[in-house]
Amino acid sequence: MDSGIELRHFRYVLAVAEEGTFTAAAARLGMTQPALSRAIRALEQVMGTALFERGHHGATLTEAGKTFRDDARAVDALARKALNRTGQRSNGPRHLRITARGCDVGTLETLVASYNSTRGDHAPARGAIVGLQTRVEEVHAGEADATLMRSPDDLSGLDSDVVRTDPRVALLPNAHPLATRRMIKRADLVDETFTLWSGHTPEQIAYWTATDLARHGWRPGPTVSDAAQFGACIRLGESVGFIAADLLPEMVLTGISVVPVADISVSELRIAWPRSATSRDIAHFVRHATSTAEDCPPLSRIT
Amino acid sequence: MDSGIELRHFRYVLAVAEEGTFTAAAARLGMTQPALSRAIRALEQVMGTALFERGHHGATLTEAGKTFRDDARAVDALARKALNRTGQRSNGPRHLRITARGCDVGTLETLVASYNSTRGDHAPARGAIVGLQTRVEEVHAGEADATLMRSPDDLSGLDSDVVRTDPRVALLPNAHPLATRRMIKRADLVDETFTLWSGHTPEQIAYWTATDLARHGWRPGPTVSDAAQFGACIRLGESVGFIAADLLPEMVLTGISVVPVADISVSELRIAWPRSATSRDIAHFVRHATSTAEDCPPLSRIT
DNA sequence: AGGGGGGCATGCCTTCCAGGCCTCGCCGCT
DNA sequence: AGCGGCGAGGCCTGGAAGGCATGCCCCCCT
Repeated sequence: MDSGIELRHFRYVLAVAEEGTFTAAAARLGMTQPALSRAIRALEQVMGTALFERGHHGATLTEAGKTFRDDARAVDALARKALNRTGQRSNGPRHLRITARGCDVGTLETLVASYNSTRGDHAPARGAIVGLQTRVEEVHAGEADATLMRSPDDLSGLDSDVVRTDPRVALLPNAHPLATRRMIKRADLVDETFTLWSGHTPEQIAYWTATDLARHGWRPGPTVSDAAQFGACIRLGESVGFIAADLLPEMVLTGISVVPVADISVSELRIAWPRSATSRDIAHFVRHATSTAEDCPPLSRIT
Repeated sequence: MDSGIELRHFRYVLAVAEEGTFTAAAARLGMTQPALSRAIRALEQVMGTALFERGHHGATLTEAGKTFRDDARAVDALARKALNRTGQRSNGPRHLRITARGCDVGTLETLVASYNSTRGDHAPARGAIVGLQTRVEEVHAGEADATLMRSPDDLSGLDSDVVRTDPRVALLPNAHPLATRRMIKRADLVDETFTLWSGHTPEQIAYWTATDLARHGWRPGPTVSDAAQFGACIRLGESVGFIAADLLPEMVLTGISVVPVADISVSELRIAWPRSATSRDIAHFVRHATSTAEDCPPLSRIT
């Protein structure tokens, strides 16, 4: 008797029973509340019995629901056992390979850790940090499932969502005339040399500032890919750098002044994944990222 | 860890294990062999282990497969128990409501019985004969899930498939001049009166014969809906009747001669169901009907 | 007392995947 | 050598599952 009921439904009941509300259960399951509601309704329909008493402060099991929950637990456990016993070799829990570039390590770590610690029946799929200097090409090549990156990187062929936005600040040698200003404007910088953060191009500077600094004599300096080098170049080269504020805590700022730029675009931290990605796991991770990252440590937030 | 594996997969493995071949298992499951093959492949993929050894004479379980089969049995049994224990009230096994009109009872019974006896994990859905004088309207009204009918009934709004074809024969009183012929032609009947079988109209006679007998003086007689009456009218009224050969065994043929008609269209026994029907159960029943009905008792087949 | 927020249900729309069909390749049997 | 049974692969479609937006209800909170 194929009633259309699948393992899924058993797990759904367990989640709702344990969470106490459909909404919370849905979140834990990595799905939306309406979808979950309907699935359980369908199950109840087939069984001809209500399993939950819906109140306005959540759902509680009916008598029938309680016995079903116990059965469901057994079914679920048994099914998992069956799958693991035979098959644990060759593919343990799959990993979502998360990479990053130009993102503070704190955010990344917190994000992955909170994802993994989610008591989630999703998370098939523990997140694993597999790189911090990832280039977009690696995502295309399938070496990573998702990557965190700062705005103007090449997103062609990728889908992406904004995880968080951080102010972009200017770094200046302490000796610089502007270093003591509490706030500067782009126009103040037209005569400067810039040290470019790894991966940044003159075009990106133009993009950020939404103006063509070069017209006014702007010229690029060296390009570095390391926070310490970045600081050193600025200090020694008497040049100016832009950086997203969240990266500041990871830098050595000796001899460097941080000055907010009033009219520069903010830096978007984006999570990107292959447009062809079919897996729902990635969608879950993205959702988690976008919905929780605001709570992640932006550390010294500059307003 | 939601691996995408569902109860379905467990049942599939059981079916293949028990049947010994994918093809047979697929039939039992009410699905096609390629679909089953793929489902099991996917399962093996997830588990990282082959469950079956594919030979050219079927599939046998590997060692891993054997332990998995045992687990699968347990999971399946437990799941069924969980669904039944709580929910057996209110909706026992649903019934496919099968009706018929102008079809010999033997065929119908055999069909439904063989469907029900199919050791099938489909058959959610035992067939039940709920009527033998069904009008198409009842199907439209949702009072029946499928119906067996003879060709020229109104099929608008229904999907249908041919279950079987039977020769259409002429019934004549023994005293009729043509009664001793071994075979007649439509043209021989242009001067006769016809007794119409229930539901038949003069237009249908024309349809069957693909000619306009009325032009030649043909005229309809009484219309009856009962096999015994049909026979009586023919005997007493000195008229002629057409009927599908499979119905002969259900008639009292005393005083009546059965004569094949060389150039009349055959009678198609069709199974019809609402075009909007969404259920796969109906599809299964239809498939079963069309694939096995040839083996059902056409009883006295006239060639 | 009224407004806001948390919680479930409903309607509509999109997506994606299970399954259907057809075909092929392979083998073994006659 | 031909044929028939069986499994696999390609392609396509329908339907189910899920997402999103919204509605309703009740409780709480100020």
